[in-house]
Amino acid sequence: MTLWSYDHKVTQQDFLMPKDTFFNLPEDKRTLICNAAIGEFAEYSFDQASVNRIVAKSGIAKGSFYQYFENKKDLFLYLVQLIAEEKEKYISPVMRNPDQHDIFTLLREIYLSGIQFAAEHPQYAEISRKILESKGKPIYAEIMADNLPSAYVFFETLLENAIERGEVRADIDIKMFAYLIASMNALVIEYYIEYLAQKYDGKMMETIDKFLDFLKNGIGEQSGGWTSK
Amino acid sequence: MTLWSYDHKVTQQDFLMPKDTFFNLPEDKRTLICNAAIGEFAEYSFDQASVNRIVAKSGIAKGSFYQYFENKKDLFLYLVQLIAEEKEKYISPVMRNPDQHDIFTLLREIYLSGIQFAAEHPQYAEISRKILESKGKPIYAEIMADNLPSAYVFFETLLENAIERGEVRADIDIKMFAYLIASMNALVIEYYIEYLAQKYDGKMMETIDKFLDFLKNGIGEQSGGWTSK
DNA sequence: GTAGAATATGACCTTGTGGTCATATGACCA
DNA sequence: TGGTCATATGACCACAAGGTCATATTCTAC
Repeated sequence: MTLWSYDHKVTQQDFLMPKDTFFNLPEDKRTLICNAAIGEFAEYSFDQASVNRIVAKSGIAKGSFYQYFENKKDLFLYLVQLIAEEKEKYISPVMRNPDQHDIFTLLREIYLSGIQFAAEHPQYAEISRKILESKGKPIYAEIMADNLPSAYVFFETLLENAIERGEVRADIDIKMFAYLIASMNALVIEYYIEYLAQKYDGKMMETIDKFLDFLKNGIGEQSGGWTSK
Repeated sequence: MTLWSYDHKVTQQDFLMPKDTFFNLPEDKRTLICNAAIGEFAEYSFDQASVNRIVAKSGIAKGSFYQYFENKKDLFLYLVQLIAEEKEKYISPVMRNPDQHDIFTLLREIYLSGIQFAAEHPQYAEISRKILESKGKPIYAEIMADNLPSAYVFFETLLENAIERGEVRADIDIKMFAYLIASMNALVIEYYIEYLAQKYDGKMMETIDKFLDFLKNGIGEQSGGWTSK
């Protein structure tokens, strides 16, 4: 399981981890630090997040911070791992048997779990979003090294299987739509969070179903009548 | 005309502008500075772009920089204005008479001009992209103040008119699809630039038409047969 | 009680930032 | 030649960043 794809790979122990000192801490102090850090990284990108602010919010000395973590990146990668583990819990039973359902059912579950996760953990979702948006920066590659394979490949496979089964038109550009569907996942979540509600409610299902209906049928009035060019 | 929407409003003189000293400069020196700055802002976000690097790349003294511009923001807003003016040139005749064409033709022109602009001015496009991705930061609001109305409202109007004419299903959520279409514009451009080519060629049209076909008809095998829920 | 290890601390270091300013340069005019 | 004014310059400033380290404190075991 990774942050953005939906396979079942078990996360391996990462190379960089908080020091023992951190795990020896009483739990409330550990969560205090984690919460301060989550708040910081939800508000600022990795580069712009400030260790000074984190220690100030945590009420610990700066020296202590570096007794717990090797550096800022160490803390960040640890949090990313925590978030990935939390997101794991949102994967529905349907997604665990992807071969037994059609692609629209699967996509529905994926989008659903994505929105639900974002609604219940807005800060986690915001951090995930900021990571995706940091494509090109060094930290992005480092995170993706721990979170492969990419979501794109996952969606490509999904589309290939769906075409074989006759659920999806065979003339689409698989690579392009894998890219679009993966990106639109983030888009729909953003839209939901920004414009509709902060919590998981009935409207959420409506939003997803509207979107899936669009994915399948488009927005054209006369389906099938219009062709490009 | 603004950076992301397609109305015909004429850009007003901005409050913050380079000083006279800058415009008194010989043209080659001015473009030298602009090119250095464009390169910097294409590589780094506004916050992370460095005046030190810009002056180093320009070969001018730091003091000189502040003889030309009030501050970093002054330079940046000036460049944004230049970019918007350049993008203006890509608006096709079709877009200048939006009432005489159906929505898919209009969208085709919009996406086309977007990709064409990005292909021919990758650095400008990258700067535009970075701006859109800086939602929430102070500089974003400042830019949008000069570039209203937002693209969302523009697409909402486009959809409303299309529904009235029977080109688009009347049961869609206009706000949601305005948001999606606006965002997907950026997505398609990103996909094209990242995976297909750097320059404007035949493949480009193909990409756009594939996407528009999807917009109208969806990716479902049997159009109209499947409904959500 | 005391030795010794683990942890807590904040002053301090280097580096880079946006921005300033006194001074130097050079062009134009009397 | 001397005076004036726009421009050019880089040393300098205050600040914040990530990170270090000698020292102080607390905990554990004998």
